[in-house]
Amino acid sequence: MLTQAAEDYLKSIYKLQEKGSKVSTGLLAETLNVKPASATGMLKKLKAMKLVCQERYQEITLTEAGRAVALEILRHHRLLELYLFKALGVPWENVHEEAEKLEHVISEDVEERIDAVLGYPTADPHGSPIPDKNGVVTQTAYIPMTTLQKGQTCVVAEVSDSDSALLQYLGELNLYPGTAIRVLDVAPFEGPFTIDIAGHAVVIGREVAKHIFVADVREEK
Amino acid sequence: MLTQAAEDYLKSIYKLQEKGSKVSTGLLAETLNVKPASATGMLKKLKAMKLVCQERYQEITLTEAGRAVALEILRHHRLLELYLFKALGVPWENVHEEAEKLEHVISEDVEERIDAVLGYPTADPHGSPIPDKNGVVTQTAYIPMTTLQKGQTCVVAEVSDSDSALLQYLGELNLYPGTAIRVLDVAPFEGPFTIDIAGHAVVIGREVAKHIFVADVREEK
DNA sequence: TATATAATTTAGTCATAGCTAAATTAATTT
DNA sequence: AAATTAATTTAGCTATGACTAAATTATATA
Repeated sequence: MLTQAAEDYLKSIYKLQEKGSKVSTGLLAETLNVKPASATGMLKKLKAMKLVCQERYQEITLTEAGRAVALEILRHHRLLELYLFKALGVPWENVHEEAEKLEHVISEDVEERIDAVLGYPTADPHGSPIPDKNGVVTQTAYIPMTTLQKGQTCVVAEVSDSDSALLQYLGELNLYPGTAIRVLDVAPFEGPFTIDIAGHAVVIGREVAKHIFVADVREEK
Repeated sequence: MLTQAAEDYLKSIYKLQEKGSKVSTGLLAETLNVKPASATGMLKKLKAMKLVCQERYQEITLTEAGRAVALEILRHHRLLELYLFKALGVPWENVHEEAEKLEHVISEDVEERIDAVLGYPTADPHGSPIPDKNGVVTQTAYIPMTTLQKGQTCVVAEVSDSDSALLQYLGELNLYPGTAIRVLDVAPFEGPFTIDIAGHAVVIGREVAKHIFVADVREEK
């Protein structure tokens, strides 16, 4: 069995390389709130276990086995997030932190029961895809909200889950994945968006909009 | 914050002394599947934290603070057992092991939500009392099944949760807390019990009966 | 009372996973 | 090409919580 720390390293490597980052020792250390020297130590162990590949001073990549572990943990994490949100009503800005602890101790049996109770979902509360039991992730390329034009309608598909204060704000606006919105106005010179959410006009700053991704974009009929 | 190991020691001390055992280093070590020397080491730390009292070579007791921690962990454990059983359908012979891992990572917020979903229950799936939020446990003295006489009816109140194979067997017989039974016969010379469970006659050995406790005993009308 | 046995404690070791400080390698400037 | 800066690695330290082996204390027996 892998340690919790090892699982966290693998998950972070996966998430960083999925985000398109060149995964370096320093970046990984920063992500995990650990000193680079500590990351070097763990990477050495993960390389010995054939879960990670890295040429001295070069980019870090996962082996097939490492990727499988990362996806399993990610599946635990996202299923737990959704379960906490839907079954227990935990505010979505808190589910990440809770799932972070639970993902390492949940059994496969309990996970399957959670999956079944939720009806075999494909996305977590932030819209991130949940890998299936075989480690297959269906990535969908959503559209950044920042590219929307006045008069377009769309549906919130995914929001970045890194900032819990931002999530709380979006939650208050009901900007959960699945919510339909309409762009009432886009202010010039990189200005804010005025959007309609269920009949209410709300002004969203560009910094916030950058963290929102949408789908089903169409011109207002 | 206490470590997981420290929490396990406190919980075990509480459970042993509740069972009426004189809690010694050796007994505690045996309970925790640890060598006596390791227990001595942890007890030293717990004494330094004023959670445990022990005169050299003497009996181990909990301080008020230590008892509070033990009861909080026990509350986590039993609420989780019941939740896994009722909300996720985990077989009751497995809930102990699952809860053993979860009890150390569950937040107070999630615990409260679980408590509410379950309707503020007072007993876990085996009938053991769940301490309340303030650490108050309502102990009920149930009657050992071994004292029952032919012709008596009663309701299963609690079963010992130490043996998962036994629990599985009792589950197959539907001998969960709350199940009404009637004693059809008690064989002489410390012999087995023949009981009626929902219309079916079942023979229960004395060794099994020792692990079952009942309430509402009355003579068959 | 002296001794054998059992229980407990002490002392020292190991693995995990973090840390700091120093050394090394790579990438940029000058 | 040499020197500076940045990134990475090595070396050695710390804490936790297990372990074994030896020493100590308590209890039971002869």
